[in-house]
Amino acid sequence: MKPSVGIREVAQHAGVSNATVSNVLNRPDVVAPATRQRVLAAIEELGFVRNESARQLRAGRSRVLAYVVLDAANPFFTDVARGVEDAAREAGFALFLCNSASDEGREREYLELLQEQRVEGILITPVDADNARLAERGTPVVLVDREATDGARCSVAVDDVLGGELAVTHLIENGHTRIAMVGGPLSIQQVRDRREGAMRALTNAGLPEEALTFLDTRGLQVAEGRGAGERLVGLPASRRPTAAFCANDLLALGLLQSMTQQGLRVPDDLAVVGYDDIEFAAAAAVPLTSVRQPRDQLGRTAAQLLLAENEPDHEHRHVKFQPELVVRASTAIRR
Amino acid sequence: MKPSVGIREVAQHAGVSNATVSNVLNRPDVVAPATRQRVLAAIEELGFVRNESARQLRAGRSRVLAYVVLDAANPFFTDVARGVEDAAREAGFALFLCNSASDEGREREYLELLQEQRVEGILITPVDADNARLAERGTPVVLVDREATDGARCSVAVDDVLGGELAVTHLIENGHTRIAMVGGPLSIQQVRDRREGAMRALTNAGLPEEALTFLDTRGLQVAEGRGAGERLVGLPASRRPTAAFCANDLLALGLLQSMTQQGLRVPDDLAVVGYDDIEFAAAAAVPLTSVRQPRDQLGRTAAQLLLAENEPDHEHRHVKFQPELVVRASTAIRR
DNA sequence: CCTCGATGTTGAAACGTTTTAACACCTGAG
DNA sequence: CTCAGGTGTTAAAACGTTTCAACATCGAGG
Repeated sequence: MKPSVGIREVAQHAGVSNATVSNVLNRPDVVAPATRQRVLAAIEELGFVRNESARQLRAGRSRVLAYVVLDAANPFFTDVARGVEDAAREAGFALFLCNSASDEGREREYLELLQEQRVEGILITPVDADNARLAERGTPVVLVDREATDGARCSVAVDDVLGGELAVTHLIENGHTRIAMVGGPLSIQQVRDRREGAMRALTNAGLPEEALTFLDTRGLQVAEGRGAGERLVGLPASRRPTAAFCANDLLALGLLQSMTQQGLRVPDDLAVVGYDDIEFAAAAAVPLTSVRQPRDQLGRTAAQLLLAENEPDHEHRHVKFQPELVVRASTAIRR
Repeated sequence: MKPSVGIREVAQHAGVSNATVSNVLNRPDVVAPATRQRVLAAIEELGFVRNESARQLRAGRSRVLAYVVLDAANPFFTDVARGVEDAAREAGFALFLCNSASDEGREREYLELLQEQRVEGILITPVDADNARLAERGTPVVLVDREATDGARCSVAVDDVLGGELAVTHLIENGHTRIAMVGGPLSIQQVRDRREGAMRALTNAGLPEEALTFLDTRGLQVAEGRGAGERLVGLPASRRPTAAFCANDLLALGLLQSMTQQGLRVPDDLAVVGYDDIEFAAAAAVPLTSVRQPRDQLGRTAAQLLLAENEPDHEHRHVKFQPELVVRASTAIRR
């Protein structure tokens, strides 16, 4: 079935040595044009495909980066991935995407596999920050959308505390004094930070901590947002918040959907702020106010930091971007 | 920096031969419990990570599948990918996602790379059907969401002609006689098939071909949908369609957005049908009528076909699923 | 005519695993 | 006491590349 045509067969077929074939593949300029043509013809004719395992084994380096993503179904991450890929391609690397789907186990397995594959570097938005440490046996790792707490790796993040503050400050300015924050689980750093920002906004405005009701979710998907919506509506009217800050646009979209289904109006009955400003936020039933992150740039710089990692005297850097509030109909001023 | 700890060092450290270490790694049951413990301890202590390149080179097989996706930013594909991954994991394989981003060149590069990596199999939703043929030098390939025209590979598809027919028949039943179809480029098989289905619906209803205006787009992204919306509104009122069938939910969402911006109402001024029924379709400004495909199952069966590929007497199969129309507000009956 | 440098080509030694066949050892049956 | 059979372990040969030092060949400069 597979005659397994290797560099040897090509060499023989072209009447040269394997070394020459290898040279044609890797340093074409060093071999005489005539022989080069002959070798290329042989390659073509035999349908030779270089065995990357062997190459990598000998050469020691690979040509791929990997990005282990928290949730491939979240457009935010695919946008970041796009940035990563663009930067990677410019440097001659390919990108493999792995989806941990917020599962610690999967995440660990992928990290293990990628190290075994000896990929040139790993980008990761971790479920479990400790997992990322696993990879410290040689493969460079850069944290994406999360700040590295120790100085052991680079990271590219966005100021999530500030983001939360922006969102909730906006709601307070619009006159809301009972605000819900939807998100979870709290084991996710982003959720914690954004909540902290929300708290800070309250403090700044002189509101008590109780002004914020935290609605815990099991994840950051649309379905969880819908669930939160139902719980929210179930609250006694006197205690029910008039605005909600969601840790995520997916949650916000779910919440929105649930509101409409239950006959409540956004923003009149409930103002909603999302986070990430994914493309669908603007196309939602009620266009969503959201905290925008520089997704593309996040990805690009992450890739660049990763590629700089094996420069001689590399120092781990922590880049932090600023988020920005994009106001839309879902928080139009209350009448 | 990298002391490059290999199986040799582990063996030495544990006082056994490399063969035994290899056995611990691959056939733990064959080695005596005492030595196994010793070896495992050594592995742990030295932080040994198996070199997959070497393993693969010698063992001949890898443990990963790859899915080359047309557009990682389209939730439809990430949902399919989810199905693929679930099936792959059950069989003990990991999945690498590659994004061709509708670019023939990228697609070709990824296919080349994946073959060089000797992945166990490739799933692909191709930009260019010919590219998929490239991989015919040994690596099994399964087409996803596209029917293989020749008998050379397996494929898993959904009946796109039927889907188009369902959508447009629904519009006709709602009283529309001037219908736009938004999509492109026509080099994409899906777009052609869905248009053909639309045509068939016209014929079935005894409408002339001119009842369908084809609005060509350069891609299947939200932005293209917005562009089409502007062109649509630019048409003279007498010729302007009263309904639009989009090749894609992303296009439909873009179209929707553009309508709202330009002060037209959906479905009153323009009814809209999308395709794929992605999660965001239901959460859109006007909940979107859409043609649903069994995304998850599509992915699962594709992976299963791929894994069956190296069974002794394998025959290429072509599985075809049926789409289903989901009616929502964007095509509510006209008054 | 000899030497030198430049230009192409090559033989052979890696790279770090898996795998096969052989080997050592032990136990229990004869 | 021997032998068959089982149980663990191992030496050594792959796997298909890249790379390095060495080797031809040739034209030019002395």
